[in-house]
Amino acid sequence: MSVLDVLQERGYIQQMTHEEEIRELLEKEKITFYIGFDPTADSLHVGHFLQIMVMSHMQKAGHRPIVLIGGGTAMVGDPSGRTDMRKMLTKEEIDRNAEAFKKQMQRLIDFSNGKAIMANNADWLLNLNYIEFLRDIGVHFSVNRMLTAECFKSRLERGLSFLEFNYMLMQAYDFLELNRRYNCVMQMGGDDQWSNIIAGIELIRKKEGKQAYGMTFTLLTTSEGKKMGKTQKGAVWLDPNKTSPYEFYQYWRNIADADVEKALALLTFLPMDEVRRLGALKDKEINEAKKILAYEVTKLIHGEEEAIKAQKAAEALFESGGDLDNVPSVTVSSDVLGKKILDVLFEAKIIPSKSEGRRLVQQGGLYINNEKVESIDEYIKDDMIKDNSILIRKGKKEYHRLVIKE
RNA sequence: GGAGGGAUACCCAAGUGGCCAAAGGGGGCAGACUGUAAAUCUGUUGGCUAUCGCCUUCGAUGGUUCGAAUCCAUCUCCCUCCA
Repeated sequence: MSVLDVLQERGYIQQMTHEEEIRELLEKEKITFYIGFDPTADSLHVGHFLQIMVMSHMQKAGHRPIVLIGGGTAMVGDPSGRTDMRKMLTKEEIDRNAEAFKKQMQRLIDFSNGKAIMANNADWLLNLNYIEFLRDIGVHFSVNRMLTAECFKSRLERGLSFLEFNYMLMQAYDFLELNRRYNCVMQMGGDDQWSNIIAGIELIRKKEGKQAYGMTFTLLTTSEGKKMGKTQKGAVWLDPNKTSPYEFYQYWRNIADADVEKALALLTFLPMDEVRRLGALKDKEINEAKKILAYEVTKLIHGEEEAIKAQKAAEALFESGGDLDNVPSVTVSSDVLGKKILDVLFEAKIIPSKSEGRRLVQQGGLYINNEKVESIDEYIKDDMIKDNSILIRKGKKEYHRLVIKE
């Protein structure tokens, strides 16, 4: 079974430029391909995870991934946001973010001995000469054609700055540059990148007279059409300091029934037979599939040890077995005894304000050691402390363990 | 450069001198139901105190007024049309 079959079967692929040629190419040769990443945050999130999985599948089949960091493009900034202009990043920030990306990717991508390459388009974009660029690259682009591209159509109604319009040229140029430097012949990306990918392929054909290929992935969306990996609190991050392994595990544990199979196929390496079996489980049974999903995905991102911890914590809290040691905890000072519960929770940042805490209690949503807190005036009492800690439950499934400092 | 329109809470959006901490919807949170799911229903949704109440918030600054999201002036940003 070729990589392409694997990618297709698991549902990664949205569209390809030349299906038959790509199939042949991937089977006969070891190619170099690239995926671009914007270094605008200091961590990757679940949306990127899908792309990393694809790179991993490809690398396992012997192909060479290039992770292209958009350091040059990020330095231009992107004013497309309505209110807040995306802030322009300094070189130091970009480098730091790129380094963080690499660290997170290393669990799934092997960068040793040139098996994968990390490149930064700042290396060639920043020193471009405007006139030369217009003459060398600009001539090959027809504005008429660009305007018919799907990605610009909607923007024509909402407004499109010249700067944004140029992203297509820059991205096409990236592909050309990577083709020249590393013989990179394929670009992959989210489906929103389709037009830009095509532009790069055309540019390579015109400049180098060579054929290049493109492939886009399905957007990682839920059955409700929302982006998977987005919560009300923001993105689900791969960085354990931004989204703890426990929270990460819980995100997948709580996924909608309809999304289980898709997530298993795209975000784990479980064999497809197993994926289909798990996805077909009904009613309560599907919880088993969710546990496996949560465990597997957490393992891929945070390692086996963290995945086991997260799972144990979940069991302790929701299935009343095992110990509570692995439940995420907050350390509080030893003088909490006799203080108002709400004050303590506020200081521990478990509730954002005391008004919200009062509301929570009044609505019957706050529990200490699984006993409902009845009054907003309750104090921390001796018998609430067990094993030097207090178990707080906020709502149905948000748990915190207050560990008292010795 | 000229003409016009706009900026309201997490988002959309009403409000055009006191009854406005600000309608409605979405989202969020909590409760019921459940399977740590979905759907549904109910409550809630600036902060501080919880008892009356107090404080901060309607792009920014200043002004008019007993009283301003609402009126006036200046400024900033966004959009549309014309050049």
